[in-house]
Amino acid sequence: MSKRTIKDLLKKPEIVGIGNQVTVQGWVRTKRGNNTIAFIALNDGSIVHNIQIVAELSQFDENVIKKVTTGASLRVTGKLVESQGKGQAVEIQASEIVVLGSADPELYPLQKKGHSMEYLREIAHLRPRTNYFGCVLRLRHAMSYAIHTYFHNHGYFYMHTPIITASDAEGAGAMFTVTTMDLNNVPKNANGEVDYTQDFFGKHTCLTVSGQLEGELGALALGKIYTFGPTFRAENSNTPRHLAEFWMIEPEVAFFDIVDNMDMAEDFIKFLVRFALENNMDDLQFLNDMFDKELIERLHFVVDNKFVRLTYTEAIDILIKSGRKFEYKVEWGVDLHAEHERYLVENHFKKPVILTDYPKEIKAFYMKLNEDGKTVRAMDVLFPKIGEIIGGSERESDYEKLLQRIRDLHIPEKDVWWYLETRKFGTVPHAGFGLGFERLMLFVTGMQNIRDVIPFPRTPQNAEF
RNA sequence: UCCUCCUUAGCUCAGUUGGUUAGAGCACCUGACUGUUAAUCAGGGGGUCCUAGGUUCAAGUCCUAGAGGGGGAGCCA
Repeated sequence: MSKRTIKDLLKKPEIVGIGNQVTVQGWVRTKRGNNTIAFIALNDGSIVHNIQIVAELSQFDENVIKKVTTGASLRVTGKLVESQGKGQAVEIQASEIVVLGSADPELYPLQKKGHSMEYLREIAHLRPRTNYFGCVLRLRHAMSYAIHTYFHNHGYFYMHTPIITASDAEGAGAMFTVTTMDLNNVPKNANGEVDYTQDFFGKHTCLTVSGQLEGELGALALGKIYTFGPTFRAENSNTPRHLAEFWMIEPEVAFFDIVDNMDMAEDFIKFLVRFALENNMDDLQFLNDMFDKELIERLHFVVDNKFVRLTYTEAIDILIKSGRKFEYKVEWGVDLHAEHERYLVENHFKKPVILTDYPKEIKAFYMKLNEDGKTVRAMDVLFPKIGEIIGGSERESDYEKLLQRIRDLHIPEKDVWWYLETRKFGTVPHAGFGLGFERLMLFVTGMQNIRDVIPFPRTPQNAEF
């Protein structure tokens, strides 16, 4: 008697063989039938599809069948047979059904009909049992695996950068303080300020907003590294594209310039999307059929087409010449707003766009200054609907120029002395970028809201489950 | 944080210019049906109309405040 996943039975029935006994375990999605026969759709999470369990009611205790309701967990043993009905190739002719756990149909929050995304978020503890979220979780796994696979195959090393950090040098955003101090009785110094010398680390510490600066330290030793870990932003952002806790992938490569960086970013994203198309077609097909009729087409489009590359200056030119009335005025020097990026990606080019060489004033201190003295070698990868999916740059590798930028921006040198030393000792050109994992998931799943592609979303005023 | 929309049965939603007992589909319960495909058919139960005030003879409906949620914007990945 072999226990098998439903995926094995549906995809490789020859493993068991038609006519042979098999045991499956899972959760009931629906039960239909009449007073002589019942059809139970059983799902075990191994695949989006259910296996049909056929039960001749004369062979079963009425009280057992009565407990077979949507949400109940079962162990079913029976014969794997070719289905007499349409809609599935094989099914199980049940000889034994054990209800492992019942689910009171009056109380079970999930029904066989569709629910709204908003409602499912409120029951995130049961949301993994829905078809759609099963697809999301399987795809999250597939993309995580693909990320490690891509980097491993290209000679990168996975580096673990700290979650708790004392530096906010990047200025990437508001941070969450990490402390063990008694908040009802915070120690103060002579100036009346919080005395962090009495805190656990003896200084003010926060959750990381980026592993990049530490990642650079690794790249300037191992050549190619990447990080893939949780990242935290304390901004009061309430949008379908932001989370307070998310996962970020940050490759960093020595001897890479901005063009190498763009080539790698494009190749990397295309690899990931291709991986999903090749390994998770059942999940993608379900999401395509139920939520987003153009999903698969869009994924193919990204894999098959070169990303458009242009400079910030060229983009500004296109925006001005478009004659469009934008809410935010377009002129050289301003940061591009969502409406501008959307115009470029969705209206003008109609494909992913990589923008480079932004004015130094609107970008971070560590980006390499161009010869013009006005722009830096930044690159943003812009995707339809999602906007910025990747942000990166070639880094400033010249000690004097970097020091000057640090002083211009009034960044305390005592906080970044270690970062500066990488440019003092054996500096090399290098580049890297950050990819928001959940933004990638938005693109790959076609979901509309970032809260629907992470198991337990953390957003302002919400840390349930 | 700003703008805007929404909140009515377990779920999704309708509810007209304010008017008698607030509806539908699905779910649930009962029954019918020998292979169903979100099964079908018949019947039944199920409501703090988000909360608190207010206007009115009369409020699900109008006004004020609050709570929760969606969308857009900003910040960014």
